[in-house]
Amino acid sequence: MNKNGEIADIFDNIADALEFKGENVFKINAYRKAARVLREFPGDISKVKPAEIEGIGKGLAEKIEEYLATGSIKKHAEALSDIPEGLLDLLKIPSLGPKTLYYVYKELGVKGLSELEKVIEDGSLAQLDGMGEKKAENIRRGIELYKEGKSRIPIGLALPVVSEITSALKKVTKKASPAGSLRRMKETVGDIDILAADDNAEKIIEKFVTHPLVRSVNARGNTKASVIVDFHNLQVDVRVVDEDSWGAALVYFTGSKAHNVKIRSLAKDKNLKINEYGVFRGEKRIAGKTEEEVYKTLGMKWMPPELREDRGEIEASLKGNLPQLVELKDLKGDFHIHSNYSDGTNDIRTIVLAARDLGYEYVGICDHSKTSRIANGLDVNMLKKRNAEIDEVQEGIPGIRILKGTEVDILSDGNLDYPDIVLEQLDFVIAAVHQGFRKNVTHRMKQAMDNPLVDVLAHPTGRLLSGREGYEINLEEVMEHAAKRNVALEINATYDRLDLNDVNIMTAKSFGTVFIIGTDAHNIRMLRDTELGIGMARRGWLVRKDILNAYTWDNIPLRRRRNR
DNA sequence: GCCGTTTTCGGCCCGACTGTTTTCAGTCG
Repeated sequence: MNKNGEIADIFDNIADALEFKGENVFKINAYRKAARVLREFPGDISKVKPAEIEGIGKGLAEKIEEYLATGSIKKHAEALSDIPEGLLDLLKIPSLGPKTLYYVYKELGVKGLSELEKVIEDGSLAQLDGMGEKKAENIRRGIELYKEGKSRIPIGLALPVVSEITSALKKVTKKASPAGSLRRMKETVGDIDILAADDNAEKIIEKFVTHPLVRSVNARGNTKASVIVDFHNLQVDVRVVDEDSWGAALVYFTGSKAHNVKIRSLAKDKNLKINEYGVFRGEKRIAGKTEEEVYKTLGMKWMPPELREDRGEIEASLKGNLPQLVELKDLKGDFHIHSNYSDGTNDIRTIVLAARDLGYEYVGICDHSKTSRIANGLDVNMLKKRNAEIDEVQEGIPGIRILKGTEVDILSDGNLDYPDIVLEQLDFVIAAVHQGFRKNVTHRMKQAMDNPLVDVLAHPTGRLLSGREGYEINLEEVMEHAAKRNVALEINATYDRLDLNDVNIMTAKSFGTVFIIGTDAHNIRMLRDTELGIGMARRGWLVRKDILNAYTWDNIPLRRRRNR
């Protein structure tokens, strides 16, 4: 893979060091911004001129080039030289910021976690000027959370919880909505933001902090409260504004931070001020009730939350060029569903009925091939038997077309797990790597795509959000080859995969590939994970025509049809 | 450290809550 992420990490690390030393905050922000831009850059940074990217100027471009040439950055070593190793990791502790960390380092000689715990235990931290018992206690609780590994969780896990809390709030107020990265459909979420609008903030805060899922209350003010819920130690914040501020607050709390910074700065150019209460000219509020109104004061159209990452959406909106993003209702079918013939839990009939209930025009049954023993992969005879059952079920169920498919293994030698004569009998073929993650994967995938019977490449990176790194692969080479061979890349919608993700999608689209959204469902409940796949697609700026299963069956430009 | 048709110097988004303070700094988002 490219070095974008490695350099981004170094820039963040330098930012931490500068922050610790109390350097100019704008310089620190410049490093942070560059780190973000690098992480989200849809391409290989070594193949472009970094200084031409917004947010990266002459100085940082030189550092990027230094890293690409030498594998390190002098400024990095320099920034860290007088800081004990590992000390900056403590910045991840909630309620412990750079000022306090520096303070305890200078005054008490704290150089690591154990020493920090010691000065809290023996009371010496609390005795410092400006500190006190409560601050010490907050940091102690922060350390607990830090140790529990409070980290971002996949959005698919957070959504049901958030929706339950939001529903509860809606019982006492008309307007309540998730905001933050969850509303933007980011693949993982950290803290959860929920916004509500009402004249009586107190009753909403009360409803919130007494919700059965709440384990502890971190903060509770007049318009804002913060709790930890009994689910992955998730922190949930609720903020209440009055109804006239609903739109402005929704924009503000949806973010992203980078998006907000840019629109506020645009507002400033127009002598306006934007905050969570509205858009102001002097003292006078000129907008704020709806999001549309807020954007309009800046000469922009409303934009979908999934785009709000400062990746060009503001410029596009100003020019009136926002894409018409694909929507959930555009999907006409799902290709990637496992039945109980392999490792799915439901039988074909149940799956087909569920798909028809979702309003699908077609549904693809897609079981594992024989080498995936652990997933009960089908040998050729079982595949025949399954296909016969599909025909039988089809006769009894009108109104939806059942497609015969397979998720065929790309074997370690690059061959497919079924011979062509078997693949030819199917309506579509999805090829996937399930073994040999470090073994020549780029070449094997390309070889698989050279077979004209392969329509789709499944979960192209192989990563899992729960921690698995994924294939050792040159992703861009694979994407380019997919575009050349007319093979669709999957946006796998399983909550732990989301593979491709938003940044990958943008890169792939730049090569000209098409996509399918596949749930990889192993039970009918998972059919609804299309919501997550659509979220990724929208974050990747995809429109309806980019996604094959947004076409009707008669018009779908599946590879085998285009090749005919 | 970045950026620019009001600027190549002097700006850089804005506010709530907490805990420690007699008016504010730190953290967070």
